[in-house]
Amino acid sequence: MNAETATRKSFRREGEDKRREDLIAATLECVAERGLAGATVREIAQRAGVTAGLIRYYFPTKDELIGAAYRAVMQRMTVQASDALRSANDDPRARLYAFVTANLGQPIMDPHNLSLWAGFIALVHADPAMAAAHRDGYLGFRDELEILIRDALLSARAPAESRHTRSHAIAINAIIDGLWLEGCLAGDIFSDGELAETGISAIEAVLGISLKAEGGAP
Amino acid sequence: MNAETATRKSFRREGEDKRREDLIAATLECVAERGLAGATVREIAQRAGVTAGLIRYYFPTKDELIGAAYRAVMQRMTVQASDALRSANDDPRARLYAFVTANLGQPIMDPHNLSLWAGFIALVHADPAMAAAHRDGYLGFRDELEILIRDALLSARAPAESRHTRSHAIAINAIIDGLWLEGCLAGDIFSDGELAETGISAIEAVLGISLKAEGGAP
DNA sequence: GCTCTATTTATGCAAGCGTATAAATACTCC
DNA sequence: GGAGTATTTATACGCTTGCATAAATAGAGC
Repeated sequence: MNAETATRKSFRREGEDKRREDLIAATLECVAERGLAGATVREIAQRAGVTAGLIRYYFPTKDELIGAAYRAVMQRMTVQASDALRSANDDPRARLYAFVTANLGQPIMDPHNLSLWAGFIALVHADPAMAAAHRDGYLGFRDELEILIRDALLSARAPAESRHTRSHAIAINAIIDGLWLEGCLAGDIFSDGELAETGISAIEAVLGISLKAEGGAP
Repeated sequence: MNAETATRKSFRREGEDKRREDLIAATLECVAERGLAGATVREIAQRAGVTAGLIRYYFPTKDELIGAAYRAVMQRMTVQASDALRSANDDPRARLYAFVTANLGQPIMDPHNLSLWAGFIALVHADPAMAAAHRDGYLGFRDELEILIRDALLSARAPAESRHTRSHAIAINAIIDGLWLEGCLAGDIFSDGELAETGISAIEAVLGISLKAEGGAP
């Protein structure tokens, strides 16, 4: 009952990891909702339930927070795709099939993910650190894909020398990226699963093998 | 030699079209160089050689200028691709070939274009007008592609019903977009023309026809 | 329970933003 | 060549931004 009712906000001290995660999550929410421009330190802080000053305690500068958020997005998508692999780990062709359909369906193919990704990509050209982060993610993805492709080809008794698998990986990576883009941007003009089907068919054509049955090429 | 040396900047009155083009060009320079955040009205005006206030005379709000700039980028890329078509307008398969290689080479496959495109795409999700602008551009591109595909298939005496050409257009559009992306982001890790070649091969596989010679499928 | 420190709040600042508006001026038309 | 107008400059306002800093406090360790 003091005359000075200027009560300070009560708070809890959280572990460092937890706070960083919360701040990154809040950042992603902001970017997804109103674009990179909407991700101000004040907005992020409010969404994370803390005051703005705290951000600087965990991230020396806002750009570092943004960069951390970008890495988190990429990692999240990568993990989700790998999860799909772990669910169907028997036949190599089925594994490639699962990998592709996972990347072309929920929750990876989502407008929010695209907004985040595009916002960051726009910075890649200006920020070398961001560019390096991107390249690592891209090459990692392609390497994983190339292994899946090689195993699928071998399983179908098709030639799988590295000079073939490399260009196949480039092409199939493009198919996945391109369809992912189309789906994120205008998912409503495609029927359910249409893009995943289209992708599988195109990839089967490129590789010259079937991914659905064990029969291999007819 | 007046004591009041506060001389006003001298200026020329330009035609409305010229000014709008200049302002859009200046905007694109800013976005390409330092991202959307670097495209401030003051910076844009300076680069266009005018004062900031003038922007508002031609564009009621900054967002409208940004939107106009986005449409200009898309149109520029579309026109460049169409130019390639006009240079090789004999055989339908050669036309498709030319269209693909044009989109996967200079000047379309360029990091600047990607920065511009990505910066704008990040806004699509938040801004309905931008979303409409994008959808129009995308569907226009895909329609043009679908016609090229149909003609190429017919020329090779392959089935070309619309339900086939539609899904082919989706897949091939994805291949082009995906490879364009890869090239823009990391062009230096690919040899010259590698991506265009990869794209052509993948597209030939999807369509089941050859695009290089007149011989059709073997 | 007291102390000490890492964590958090609160406040302020300087810079830059988009926009508004009035004054100046280059060009057009008679 | 003089009047009128469309175009352009110049200036200022109100906001928001990222960042800095000092004061407060929650929770751990003795």
